[in-house]
Amino acid sequence: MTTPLRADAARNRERLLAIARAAMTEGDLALQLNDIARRAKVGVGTVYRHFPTRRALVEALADGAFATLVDEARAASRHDDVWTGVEILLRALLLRQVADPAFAEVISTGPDQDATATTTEHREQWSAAARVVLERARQAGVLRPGLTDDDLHHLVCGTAFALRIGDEPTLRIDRYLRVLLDGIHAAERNGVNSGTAGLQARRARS
Amino acid sequence: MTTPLRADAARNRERLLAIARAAMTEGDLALQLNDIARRAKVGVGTVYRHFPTRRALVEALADGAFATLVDEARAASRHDDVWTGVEILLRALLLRQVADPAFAEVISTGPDQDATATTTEHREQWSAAARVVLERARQAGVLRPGLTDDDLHHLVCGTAFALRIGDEPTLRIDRYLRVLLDGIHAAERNGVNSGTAGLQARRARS
Amino acid sequence: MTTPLRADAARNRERLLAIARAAMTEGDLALQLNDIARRAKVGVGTVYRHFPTRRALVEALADGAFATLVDEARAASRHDDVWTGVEILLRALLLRQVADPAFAEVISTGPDQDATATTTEHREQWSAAARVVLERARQAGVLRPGLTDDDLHHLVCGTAFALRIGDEPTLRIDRYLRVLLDGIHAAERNGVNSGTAGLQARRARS
Amino acid sequence: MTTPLRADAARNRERLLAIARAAMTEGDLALQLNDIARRAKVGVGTVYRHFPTRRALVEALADGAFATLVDEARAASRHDDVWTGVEILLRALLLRQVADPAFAEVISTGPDQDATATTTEHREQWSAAARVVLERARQAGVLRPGLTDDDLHHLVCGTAFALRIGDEPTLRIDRYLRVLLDGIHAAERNGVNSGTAGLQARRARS
DNA sequence: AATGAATGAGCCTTCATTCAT
DNA sequence: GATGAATGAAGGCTCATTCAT
Repeated sequence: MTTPLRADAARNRERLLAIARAAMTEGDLALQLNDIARRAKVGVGTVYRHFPTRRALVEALADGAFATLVDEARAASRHDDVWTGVEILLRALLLRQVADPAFAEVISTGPDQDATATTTEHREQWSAAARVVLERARQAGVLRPGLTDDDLHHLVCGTAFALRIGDEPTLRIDRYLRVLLDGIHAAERNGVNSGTAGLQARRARS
Repeated sequence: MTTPLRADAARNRERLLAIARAAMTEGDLALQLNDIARRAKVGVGTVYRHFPTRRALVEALADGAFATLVDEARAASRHDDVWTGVEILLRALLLRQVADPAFAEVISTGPDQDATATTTEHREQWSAAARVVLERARQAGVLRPGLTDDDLHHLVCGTAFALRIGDEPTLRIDRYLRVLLDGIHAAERNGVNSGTAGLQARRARS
Repeated sequence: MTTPLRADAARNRERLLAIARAAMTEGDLALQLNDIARRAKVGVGTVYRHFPTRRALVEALADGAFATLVDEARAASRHDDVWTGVEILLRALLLRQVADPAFAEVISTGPDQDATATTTEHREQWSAAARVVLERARQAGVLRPGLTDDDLHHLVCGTAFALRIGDEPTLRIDRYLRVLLDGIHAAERNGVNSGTAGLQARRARS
Repeated sequence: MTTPLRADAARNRERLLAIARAAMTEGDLALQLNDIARRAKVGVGTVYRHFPTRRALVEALADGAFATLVDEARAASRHDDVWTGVEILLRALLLRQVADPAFAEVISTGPDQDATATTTEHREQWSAAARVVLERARQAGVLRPGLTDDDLHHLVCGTAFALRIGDEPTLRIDRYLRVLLDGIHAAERNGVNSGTAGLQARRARS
């Protein structure tokens, strides 16, 4: 009642984020701003002030997860074991997506658009940290050759998608991740059989 | 096929399908019936007569690809080499999705809802044929244990998704498919690093 | 197979009428021509050939009832007892409406529009016969003065409406008809109290 | 009344009601929300905000008449003369319908559906007040036996219908009302001709 | 005659966004 | 800043009617 306008606004912002997060978690991926306003018992105008577009709201929702991910990526880059670093990195990217649909949406989408400054920054920090991990893996020869950073990024997003389209995603995380990690690991495969030729090249047993 | 369509009706139907396919291929995944009508220079009613819902149209678009896929799956089941059968099977599933967004939508989606008879039938035939291939592979011990038919289905859809969210999907198909196939192959992995337990164990220490 | 075209058409016509009647009786008062065509497994065109407009169909449905009504009205005009004639006349008009929604629609509606020849004729015959009955009643002084033929017509339609808007119309027919007939009977009321002044004029007991 | 409407919103609401009332009075019983919006030179959304369904609009239009009717019914129940109370009650019910087509629609329709709270309340208040009047009349023996409250309700609605389907309804009100009131009055009828049995008996002979 | 495909006006409804209060 | 009423483009869908086959 004094003049804590900032506090007021901040409280509103958190309120909106909480409600939006709840909505998304409940599976309401449309996330209509009008709807959020109504649920939050706040005028639409207020929502628009804080989040001028649906995308802005989604990015705001994803911010926390994205920040955490950056930390995890940096931690991964400091890990002693190079391959374990890769595992930590990709597992983190996967887990964040499974846990947070807003983040999944942001990360599966190109950096284009009119992204938030924060999101752009996160994206760059994440790329940088990931680059370190993956480059080390390549140097060490533990990462299957021919896969770019983007490829790995896409593959993890694909794995998250694979989890989403089935029941009980969380129960399947480890299984699917294992498949991915083994798939991208530089194989002590008997040389011949990587690349496109795979279909006819046969390994030891058939 | 069901009812012998009148010549003009058949022509219209094909016209609509062609235009709808074009729209989807251009990336217009919304595929609004009104829009299709306008593009086809046809009354809305005509579109609704042929395809009472968006879903019906998408399924009609996917029909051809789905039929082909069933054939390919059956061919896979007849292949001499068991593992090659798996490769053919999954590669086919992936290729159809990359080539046809409508099919990708149908196949990534549960069988529920009020699906077309044709679609339902295709789905069953596909499942049956795939089951044969995968079961043989399990018997032969070439398929990584613990993966259900559904898991593999989801993983291929995830791979298709991974291709979609990057540039030039077609150029990356083989690379991503290789990763997947190696990931699901029963490994003569060198002990340490297989099994689900690996990562958690390591993380605990990190 | 010879060339019984007429027979063919006639059969179709009856078929359509039967189905339309069923539809109306089931409470589908919209009576959409497309719908009738579908139910009759006949092309829309066929329906339109026989009944160029919904109204034409409704009138055709009502024809039988209307013809019967004319007979009943003529019978009423021949009845020995003048007042009984009135009762028979109005009861018939009411019963036809309760039994046949199509007829109720036709009879509650002015003669205007582009009515069928048959309907117009029926309407005239009915009016003529009713006029006889009612005029006799007026001459005999048994009909409340001040009520025109049209008034009585409207009042019966109103009674039919009163039956329609409640449950179990048929069970209430006699009750409502009794009210109407007593209301229009020339009262051996004690003179004073007919006309608008009613509200304050009181009869014997209050 | 429920929520203190913003000045402009209230103005709009009244505007819409006025225009809708005009439309109905002109005989446009369809009362399409789009149409009202256009006539009012207002966005469709505005209409939908105030009246989410056609029914809501009709009920809003009827509110005033319904409230008045409740008052009139209560006044009727307080009248010294029992029969006069009945006359006042039914006359009021009839007049409101003739004056207001929206009210006529609401009152001729069952209480089911998703009615407005206000309407539901009015309906209950009206029923209660009417019950008092009619029960007193039954006790006093001035109301024809065998007629339920609903019967009387229906009969008045029927009378309103009878007025609607002819020209110059207002000029015929008293005439028709007189018929109804005499019809439902407990008759000191001269024996022969009262009771439901009368007509059938006679018809048997005809 | 019969058919039923095509037409398209037009109703219903939602929702992102603006802006007066 | 907050509010929420207003806006209206746009999509969904139905159905009376026409007309080529």
